[in-house]
Amino acid sequence: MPVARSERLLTLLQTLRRYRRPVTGTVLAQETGVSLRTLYRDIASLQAQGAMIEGEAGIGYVLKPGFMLPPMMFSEEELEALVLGSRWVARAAEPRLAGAGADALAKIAAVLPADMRETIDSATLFVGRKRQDEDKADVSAIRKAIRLERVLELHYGDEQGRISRRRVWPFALGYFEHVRIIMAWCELRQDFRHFRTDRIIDMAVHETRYPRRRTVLLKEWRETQDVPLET
Amino acid sequence: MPVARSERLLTLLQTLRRYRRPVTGTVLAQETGVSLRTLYRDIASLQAQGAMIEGEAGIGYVLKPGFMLPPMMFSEEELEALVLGSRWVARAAEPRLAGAGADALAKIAAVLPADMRETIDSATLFVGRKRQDEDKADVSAIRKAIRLERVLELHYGDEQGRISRRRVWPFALGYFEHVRIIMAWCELRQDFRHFRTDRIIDMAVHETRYPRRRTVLLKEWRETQDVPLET
DNA sequence: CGGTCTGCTGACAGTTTATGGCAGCAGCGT
DNA sequence: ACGCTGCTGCCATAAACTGTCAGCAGACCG
Repeated sequence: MPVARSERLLTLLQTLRRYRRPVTGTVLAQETGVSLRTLYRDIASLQAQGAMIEGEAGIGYVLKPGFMLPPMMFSEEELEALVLGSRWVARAAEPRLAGAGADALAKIAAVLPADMRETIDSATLFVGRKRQDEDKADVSAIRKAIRLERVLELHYGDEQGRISRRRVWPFALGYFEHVRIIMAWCELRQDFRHFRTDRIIDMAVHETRYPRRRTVLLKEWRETQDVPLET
Repeated sequence: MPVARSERLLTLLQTLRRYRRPVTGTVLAQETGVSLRTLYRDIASLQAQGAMIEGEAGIGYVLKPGFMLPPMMFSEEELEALVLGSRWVARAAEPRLAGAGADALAKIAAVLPADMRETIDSATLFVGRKRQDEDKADVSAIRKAIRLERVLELHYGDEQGRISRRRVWPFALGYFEHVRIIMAWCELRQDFRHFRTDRIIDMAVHETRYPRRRTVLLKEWRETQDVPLET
């Protein structure tokens, strides 16, 4: 079985991703248990396969954030689900994530055989209406703040038009038909509050991490809901 | 570069999928330009990687419908888009496709490194409400009918509760928040009509292919719409 | 500028792996 | 029973991968 090599390449990718700083080839060679010369060849292989690895002389290697999926088998319906889902994201999510959805779809379509591409690129499946509301806030930054459990400072206008400024602890982001809603703990009210992204006037992500785990906040928030939501 | 082998395996998969009938190993060996012995080893490799290939003595090989994606690089946001999309499908689509969406998500999650899995398995992203309407019709069969351009016979109750029976040419399926809608040419009315899947009382897919291309029908239908929809 | 660290490529020998041919067994259909 | 086919083991050969050595180029520092 030729599993040794491809497995080593995946290990190399993971190792590379563990470091945030540039890593020298020598270190990578040691960690993957291979000679320096072979490591250079492995890097070249990964780059040839599309991995976004950058190497600079005198610095080392950096892997752009992302992930390489190993070869995977999808059934026809799973493929349809991925395609339909990506199409929905491309329509309903904020522009940046929508673009990512379209890109992912294009990548998948590019490797599909022609007869199977017909299944997906025609409008056999399509989702309803296009998103219309514009976000003033950077939803990507919000997602990142949630992931890193950062305090968010919001300049927010509620449904009555009252404008407030508050610090919140965001722990989840809900995608609805037309709006995206941040679930957060509000420092001002000392309670859970939700905020529509399109009503955010201005915002800032703080460097400080909020003092609780977002998964715990989510769990507690769920218990306050009448209708339980599933993951 | 060790690209020869994996490329050959992908070629083998495509070749195998071209045939609908069982194919003998000898034929596959010739088409991939490899000895019979090696072909058996290649088949074993593919099966080890999860390909659903079935071989029977005296018959040949059959590939169950599906597709194997080669190794692919996704950016962090593309991954989020795939995850969010699959999650939406798992909620909003009909049970069968929803299950496929959940399966696809699980497959992707299974190969993600732990730190990246945190990005997706928590509820950082989630979609609004769960689908509630029940379809009496088999939506999978409808999608298949569209793909194969088959005549569909519908027993349908409209919004006024009037029940009709008609033959239609389905060419697209729209996924909206709560309902799925079939776009079709109605033989009875000699015009385009749309049908909510949850109002279908009974249906049958005919063996006969309808006389026009579904892409053409879709194009013509688009021109009749006030608000143009994109692909 | 020179020195050092690093990425990168070429060449070559040793090792590993893949391949092809051969033989044999088992299951399916006639 | 017979032919066809999938499947596995064995082994010699062919292909590849790997490590060592060498050299060149770019980045950073003093």
